[in-house]
Amino acid sequence: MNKYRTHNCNELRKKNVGNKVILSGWINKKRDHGNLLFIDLRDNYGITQCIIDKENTSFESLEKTQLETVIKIEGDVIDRSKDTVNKEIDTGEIEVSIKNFKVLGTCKELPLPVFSDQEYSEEIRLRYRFLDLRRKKIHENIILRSKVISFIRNEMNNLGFLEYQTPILTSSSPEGARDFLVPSRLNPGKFYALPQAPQQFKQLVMVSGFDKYFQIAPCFRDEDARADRSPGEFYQLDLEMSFVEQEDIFNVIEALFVKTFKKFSSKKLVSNKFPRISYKESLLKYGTDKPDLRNPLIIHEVTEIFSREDVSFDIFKKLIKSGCNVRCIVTKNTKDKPRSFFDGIDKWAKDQGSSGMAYFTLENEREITANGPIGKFFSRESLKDIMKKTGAKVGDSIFFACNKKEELEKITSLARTKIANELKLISENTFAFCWIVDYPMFEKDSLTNEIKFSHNPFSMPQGNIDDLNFNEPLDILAYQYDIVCNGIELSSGAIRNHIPELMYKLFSIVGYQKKEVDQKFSGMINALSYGAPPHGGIAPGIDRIVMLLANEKNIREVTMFPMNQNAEDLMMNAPSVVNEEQLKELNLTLKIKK
RNA sequence: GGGGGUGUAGCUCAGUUGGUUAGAGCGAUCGCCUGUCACGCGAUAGGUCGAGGGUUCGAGUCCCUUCACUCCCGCCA
Repeated sequence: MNKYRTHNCNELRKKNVGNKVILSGWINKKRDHGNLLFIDLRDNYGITQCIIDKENTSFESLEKTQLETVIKIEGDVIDRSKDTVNKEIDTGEIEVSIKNFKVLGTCKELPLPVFSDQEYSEEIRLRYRFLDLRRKKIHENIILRSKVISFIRNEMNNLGFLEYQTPILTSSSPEGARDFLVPSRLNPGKFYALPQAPQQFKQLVMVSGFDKYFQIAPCFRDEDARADRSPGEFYQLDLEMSFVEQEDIFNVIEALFVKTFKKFSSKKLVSNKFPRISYKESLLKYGTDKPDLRNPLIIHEVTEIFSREDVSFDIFKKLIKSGCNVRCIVTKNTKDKPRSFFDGIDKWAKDQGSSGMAYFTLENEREITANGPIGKFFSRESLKDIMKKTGAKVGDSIFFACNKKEELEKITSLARTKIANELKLISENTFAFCWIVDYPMFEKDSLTNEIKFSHNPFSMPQGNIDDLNFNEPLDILAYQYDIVCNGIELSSGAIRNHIPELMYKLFSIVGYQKKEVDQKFSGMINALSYGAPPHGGIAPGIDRIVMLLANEKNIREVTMFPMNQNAEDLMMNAPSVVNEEQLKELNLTLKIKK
């Protein structure tokens, strides 16, 4: 028999009454009645109430034992009278009468209470992460994460994928995020880089003929953090398949996600088949390439209307002449909303740094009219035109914004969210997935005006390769796609370009000579020259999937030992200075700016 | 690199227009209490008001600088 426990703290039930048991765990809570002491003993599995009274010789020392001390108790399982049953816990029908106890691990005065619903500063949580992790909510989140990952592994196996490890110490890549570098002792002056993703390796796995690869892969990027983005490191469900088209990848992910999200959340999926939305359409209708489809509001392009002669809204007319567009958002049945609602949106838009949002409400007083600050500028005919273009009906209101395209997308996207929140149009109890497809291969850098890859340079361009018009690179679309859920980008993916000649061609458009491509991507290009299968894949972020399932807004809530915003581990004191010896061995000298 | 928020007891927070000795709950320590499950009651200890500088007769409160944490922009092919 194990000397620490016969049962865990969530195991004992009515049928165990009369058993002699041994339990070990943390003192979660004490309720001291002077001559009678209740102890909630907690372990990973749950809580068991233990009880001891003054008659027992251990009483006094147990009474003085700190919360969060680890103890072992021996005792008898006893029945609870009906009026003392605790329905909140699984073991609530019984309790353990303590015969004797032993301290297994003492506990100093706590820097933060473990048994409490209070919120604490991030600093103290991260410094004492091992205490923070004992708390119920985050403890359960971490267990959920584990279960989700093992479920995904299992499903991937079922779908015919095999898991392969790829190197952690690899070479620095010229494109993309900043690399974390690791100095090489054996090769003075040279550095390894930690992989930003196993992108090139998984393609090499395909070239090696393994057909279906996946990995729960750690990825390292030296970029600044956000609430939904860990600094430094995160995990992807990295996968790649040979001899596939875009739809084959979609089918795998849809099958996997539908199963996973149904299993681990009670929220409803809007549909099992995720809608495909082109990048262009998404920017127009939602102002972003990660639309929250729970939000029913849609953005309409209405520049034309403001150019009509019977519309006299001169401010917009002037802006349009200088290259601006007008887009609008229709809100259903808002004619009775107070003036403060409309002005609030306008003021909010101005606070966002835009020129605000003009609005009116459509009413029918013998004929169609537009009520609101800019209503008077519109003829009856122009209003009918607007209604036709936007689907707006009498009783609806319309918010207009006018700006240069990029600014316009930004503000209408934010406004779409803002207005929907104000009108409570977003259902918290659903997952709305979608695919964003048909990303452009290239884009123009807004600062330098140079052509650059808009996403992954290794993506396959769409269309017949022989017919591609390389003179109009901005028109070339790629088999490049994102999957988005509730406005959160879970992943990008692509069908890869496995044809070296085509790759040289595409790189030449952004100004790379063949030689440079050979140099910078030697491993890839070389491999693709020896019989590469058509292949493609995707890499959904594990942390964000778990965030959605756990209903958390911050990635630290689903990460066991996260770093803070400055990419420091306050508990382990990383990063830290190293001694001269270590530096010397690595042929490094430090030059630190003061 | 830039912008916003926060910083007062071990923890969570209050602190009025700048005005006497900076408070509460939880926790800690001590005492009382045999059916609690956020047990109850009483007492005690615990403070560089993040730090530095300034204005003022007087600063937790106003100003400047700085640090820490956090959210956002940039960045994240």
